[in-house]
Amino acid sequence: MAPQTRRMAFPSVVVVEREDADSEQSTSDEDEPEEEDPLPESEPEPEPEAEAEVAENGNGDNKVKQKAPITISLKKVCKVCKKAGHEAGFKGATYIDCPMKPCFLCKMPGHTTMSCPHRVTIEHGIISASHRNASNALEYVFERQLRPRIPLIKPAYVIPDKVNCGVIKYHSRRVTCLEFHPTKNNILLSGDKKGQVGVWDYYKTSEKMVYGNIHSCIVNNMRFNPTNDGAVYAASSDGTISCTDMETGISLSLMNLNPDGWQGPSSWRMLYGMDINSEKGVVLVADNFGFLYMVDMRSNSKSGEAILIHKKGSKVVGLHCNPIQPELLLSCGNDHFARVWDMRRLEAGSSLFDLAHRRVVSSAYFSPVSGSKILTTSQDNRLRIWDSIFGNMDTPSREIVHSHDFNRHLTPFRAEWDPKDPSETLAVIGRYISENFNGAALHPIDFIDISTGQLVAEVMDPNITTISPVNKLHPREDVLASGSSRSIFIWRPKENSELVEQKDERKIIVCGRSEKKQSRKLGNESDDSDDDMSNLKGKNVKSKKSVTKVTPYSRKGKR
DNA sequence: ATCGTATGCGCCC
DNA sequence: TGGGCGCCCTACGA
Repeated sequence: MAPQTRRMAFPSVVVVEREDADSEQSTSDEDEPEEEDPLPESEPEPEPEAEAEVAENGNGDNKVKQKAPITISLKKVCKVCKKAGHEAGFKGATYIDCPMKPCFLCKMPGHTTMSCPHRVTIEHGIISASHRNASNALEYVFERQLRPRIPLIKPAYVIPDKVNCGVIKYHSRRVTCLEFHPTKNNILLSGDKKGQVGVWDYYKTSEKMVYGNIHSCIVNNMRFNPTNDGAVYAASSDGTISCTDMETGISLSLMNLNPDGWQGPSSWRMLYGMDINSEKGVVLVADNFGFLYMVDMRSNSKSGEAILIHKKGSKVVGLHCNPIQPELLLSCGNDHFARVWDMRRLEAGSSLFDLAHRRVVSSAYFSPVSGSKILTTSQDNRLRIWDSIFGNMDTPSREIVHSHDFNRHLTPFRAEWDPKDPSETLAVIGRYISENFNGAALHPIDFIDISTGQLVAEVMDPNITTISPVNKLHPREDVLASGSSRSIFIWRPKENSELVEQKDERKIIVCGRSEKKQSRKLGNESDDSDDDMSNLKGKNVKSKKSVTKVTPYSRKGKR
């Protein structure tokens, strides 16, 4: 009854069409006339080769003026491979791959994303490839049978059916990391590519603060001091690690790897991975040359010498301390490995396990409760789960194909555990490839059950057309924070929620039109507080407007 | 060749 | 017009 009417209030909420080919026609009418090209599709190019070459210059009109006026076919070359006969790019809200390239999703040649088995089978780019790495089927079955029956004891994780989304627009460069306050529920920290750090109370804007001078470039990781949540540490590509007192705002630089300043790119050291080992009272950081550093939290000084933990000269992008066994450290980096270390025996080459990947490993995290599983995100478009139960970490216990490619303009994607899920099966990660959602190209945020490989929910908002590579689930509440381009989105369950869509046990959670009062609650409730931020550009925190228009992805076709 | 790295710029409000 | 925006690029060097 009520749910039904509610549902009708947002008519765009529909199950995404399977036949993407069909969507071309349906979207092309509302899309801009990119197909204005007078040349019919069926008509073959008169001189494809010769014309194609001219076309590359962009101003082929001048070049061909002395030739016979056969210039009409110039556009019909693929922008990726420059060959005629097909065109890569958006057709409406659907991206057509260049067939000459490997599949953009699974990276295998011979097909495109559209026909990729990893997309077709379960849809939307997710499939479990669980037995892929077992050497034979028997081993796979064996492994499956031995593995604890997690589903039986699994308390269902809670994924709301309907969410509201608030937006914080402050950062002038892309958001690179997010961190929830460990005890204060509404406090979120954000770091960006410029080195700015924002502290937000996303319920009321009266408590917000921006630190613009802690770091001079990318903030790669932030972490609260577990024994003193008034202090937050940040690692930056400026080569420093900072400790900021949340009360006073005073920031210390605990370490500077570039004391002599810029001496060229080959010597400039950057800090990426960072975590805190509270047992030992040290901050662990790692740089872009493969080294690990430790800073004593009491003396705020470097403790010991740098240790080579990954291939020399390669970037170490992630560090994580085991939540249960403080002597266990996990690292990952650009040498295609994630490595498990014993803190008591930390020296080059002494890793306990080396988890091999096919590409750069963007993140590696121990599971949040037991610490017995490892979730890695690799730039080969696969999530991997490594289960230490077998004591054999040669191969992952599961691989999940998922679109989270590297792109130079995007913060690397990192799959994150749900810290609230005691079954340790739920992970969240943004998706790179877009979904044609009623004519809009949207990039959902995926919730994946890593025990089955199933996509259990995908969150999106018709108004958010940007990619959300940075995602963090709240440690206690049903809140998801996403960093998407220069914006931060806060997703919260909508009260009195009803099921929006369900298909194959998967929820498509669409952030519908926010109720006005709700969006106010998030942003502008206390506009009076804006005065302390008046020196910053415009309105720093604003509520998400309830925009009814679903903006189609039309830019590409416009002239 | 492949792969990692770093940065820009066309489009559009 | 110009500045903000956002990326299925892409050139370069090892």
